Amino acid sequence: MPRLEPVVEDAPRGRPRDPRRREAILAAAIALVAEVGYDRMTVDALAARAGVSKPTIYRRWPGGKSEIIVDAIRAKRADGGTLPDTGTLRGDLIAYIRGATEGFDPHVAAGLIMQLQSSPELEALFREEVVCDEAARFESLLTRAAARGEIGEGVVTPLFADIPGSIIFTRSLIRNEPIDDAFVEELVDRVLLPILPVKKEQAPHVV
Amino acid sequence: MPRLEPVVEDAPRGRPRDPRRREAILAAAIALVAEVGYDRMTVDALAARAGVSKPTIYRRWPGGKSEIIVDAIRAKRADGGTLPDTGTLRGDLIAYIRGATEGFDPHVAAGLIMQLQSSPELEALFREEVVCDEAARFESLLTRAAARGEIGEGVVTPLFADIPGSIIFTRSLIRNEPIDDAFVEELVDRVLLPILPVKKEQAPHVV
Amino acid sequence: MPRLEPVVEDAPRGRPRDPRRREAILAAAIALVAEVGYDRMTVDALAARAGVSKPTIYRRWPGGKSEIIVDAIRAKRADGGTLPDTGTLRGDLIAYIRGATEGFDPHVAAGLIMQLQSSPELEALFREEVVCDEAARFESLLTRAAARGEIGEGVVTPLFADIPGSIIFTRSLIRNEPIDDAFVEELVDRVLLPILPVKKEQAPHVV
Amino acid sequence: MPRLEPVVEDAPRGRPRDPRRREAILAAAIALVAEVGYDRMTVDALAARAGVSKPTIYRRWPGGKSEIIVDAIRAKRADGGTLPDTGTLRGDLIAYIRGATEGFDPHVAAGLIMQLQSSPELEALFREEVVCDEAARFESLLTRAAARGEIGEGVVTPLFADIPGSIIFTRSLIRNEPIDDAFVEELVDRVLLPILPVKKEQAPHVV
DNA sequence: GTTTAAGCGAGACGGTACGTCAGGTCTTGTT
DNA sequence: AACAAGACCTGACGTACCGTCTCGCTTAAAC
Repeated sequence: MPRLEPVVEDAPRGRPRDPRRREAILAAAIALVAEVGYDRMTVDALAARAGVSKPTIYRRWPGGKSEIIVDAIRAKRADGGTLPDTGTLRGDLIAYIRGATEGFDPHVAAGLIMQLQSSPELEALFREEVVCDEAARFESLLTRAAARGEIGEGVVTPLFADIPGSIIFTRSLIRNEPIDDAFVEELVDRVLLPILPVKKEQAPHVV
Repeated sequence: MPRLEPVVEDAPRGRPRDPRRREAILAAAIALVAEVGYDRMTVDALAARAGVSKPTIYRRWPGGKSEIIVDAIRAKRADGGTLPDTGTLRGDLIAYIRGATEGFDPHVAAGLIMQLQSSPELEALFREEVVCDEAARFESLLTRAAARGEIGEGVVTPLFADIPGSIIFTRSLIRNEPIDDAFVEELVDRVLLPILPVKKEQAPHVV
Repeated sequence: MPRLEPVVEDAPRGRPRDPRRREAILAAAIALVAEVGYDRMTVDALAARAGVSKPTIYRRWPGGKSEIIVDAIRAKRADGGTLPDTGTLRGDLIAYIRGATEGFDPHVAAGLIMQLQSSPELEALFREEVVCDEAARFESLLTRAAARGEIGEGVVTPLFADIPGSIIFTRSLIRNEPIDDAFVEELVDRVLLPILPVKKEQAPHVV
Repeated sequence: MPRLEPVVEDAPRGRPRDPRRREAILAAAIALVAEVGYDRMTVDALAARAGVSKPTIYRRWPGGKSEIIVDAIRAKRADGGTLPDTGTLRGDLIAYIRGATEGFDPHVAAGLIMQLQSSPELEALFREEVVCDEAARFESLLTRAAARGEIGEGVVTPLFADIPGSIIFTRSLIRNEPIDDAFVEELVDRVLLPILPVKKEQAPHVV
């Protein structure tokens, strides 16, 4: 009679990895990059800040800094993903953009972007986990608005979903200006809403 | 009799700098960054590729890699800066975007962006020389269109001028997809023209 | 009712140590040092070779590598310690030197010597257990010869007892030449016997 | 007519190595090994002590510590190589041994010996430069004594030349006792002179 | 035509960080 | 409690790159 339950096929042997180490390292990584920038962050400093030794870092992220940052960003996105629901498309868009911009840090973003260029697998990972997910969230906002009759249907293309993120990147990384309420409202009222087939007049849009 | 006018007080004594060195270095810099990425480009490799010694590089760009890259981008923009004039706003926009995207390289752009985060003076320099200039070129396109009566006047804000560049950055650096004609036309027809107060119908814009 | 006599107060509780571990580790240590040299032998490799885990090693030899090697050498000397008795001093000396040189390995010896320099307690231990013991063995050889009337009495000083070992060290560690029969005979006939107050002519000793 | 003098065939290009660096490093190496022992000397400490950077060390001695020590010993022997001449063989021997023992340090010697075991080329180098040279010096002492009629001729074999060094090694590295005058005299009177075919009575040699 | 100041290639140099390796300790679960 | 496995900290390793410096040579303007 065969064994029916070989459930745990590979029993983890030896001392298990301390999960607190992981959290400490990722948090320290985000903090350090935000403070001094990606390329001025050293692994030694990261280890010291996280209260951890270098080998422990390289044991978990053999790829070094770049791997850590991508992982940290992913982990950060994991907590905090409720879709706003204000009742109107305009309110939803503003709330959505504010939410997505919350923990945004130019240093972190710039470091990430550069690493994406030199690691196809990193880039694929990031696109799947972050970009597509963000696009889906944006789309559900619009779908909900269409259900309410605010706009027509089927208007989301990759191009549309990229607009908010793109403009925020430029604003923050290149113009180095803050993402304040005035800017977000201008973005929504003068760019996003006008290019959607709005059924009811919502923003006056006087030039 | 005393010399009355030492007119050119900073008469260059000694051997003058060989201008060919500069070109060789800038070209090698662009090529190298495009090949291996900004942070994997070493100054030694740059010197070897340009057939030049390291002191020669640092004598001209004391700031090192970042300075060189900004200078290279600026130099590249210098040749090829005629404003397109196709007769219609749509044609101008497409031609303008195509032109600006010509020699665009993701590696170079990503490296530049990261350096901007950690050097305020570099960032100021770049904003003045490139961002503002580009905005001005974009504005003159619209002004011309307004003069032709295609659109209203005074519609250019920093936000508007940033849109094309922003979207192209995202497309290239994050989505890693090519900037082809179809994309440029979609960008113009579905985003740029709709948010301008177009007077005549130009693109059908059927959803 | 109180316990009156916990006679064996250090009753070994729990699982007793497996004696086979000790042998395996010592054997592996000697083999590894002989193969790659003392400082290139790693404890991990030692553990792997002995089929044992690192904590098992450190539980028994808290001092690490150096302690293990000294212990291994001592253990090796333990088996094989019968004094030769050939009837003549010359024969005894030759047999004694051959025996002492049996398992001699330059790597092991060199590693041991270096460790002795940086650990006084190790050095004391080794001197007591090995050096003095060897001197005693050498002395009893001479005492026996004196009883036979071959030589005078009271000729053994630390200096005398050190000579054979010293020369063998140099021969093996510095000159890197083998300790063969010809060499041992030359050592006995040209050095050891001449400096002892021999009563009967034994070795012709023609120069 | 051929050029008679192509003397400087390969002109040294670039900045020449600063010879003071070499001296500083070798001196620091000897000092450090003597202080803390070979295996506890770190390259970082060596660099700090010599006021030099690590790459400078590895540029000159790619083999690391072992190469440096051998080089240092060789350099040290270079200065201070006059043969003693006291008029008698006994005086010469004592002076010679004292001289050779002058800067002798157990730590340095032990480190060297261990390194010799794991680098055949190092070992060959050392044997040529030091061992053979020392043997030659010893031989010329005896040759001079033979010319004076103190001893017979042709008595030097590798074995003889090794005796003083061997015994000193053991005395210092294993017994850890000082090489004082009493010891040197005992060595000369009780070992070296007796095994040479002395013609005149020189040392009473009472047992 | 000298002089002379600078450009220039080569490469040593101090410094900083890298990613790795080994020693020795500690924490699991198992025997 | 011993044991195997392996995570962990510490500290040193040897290397890579940066930006500076010192050479000896070349070049062109100034004298």
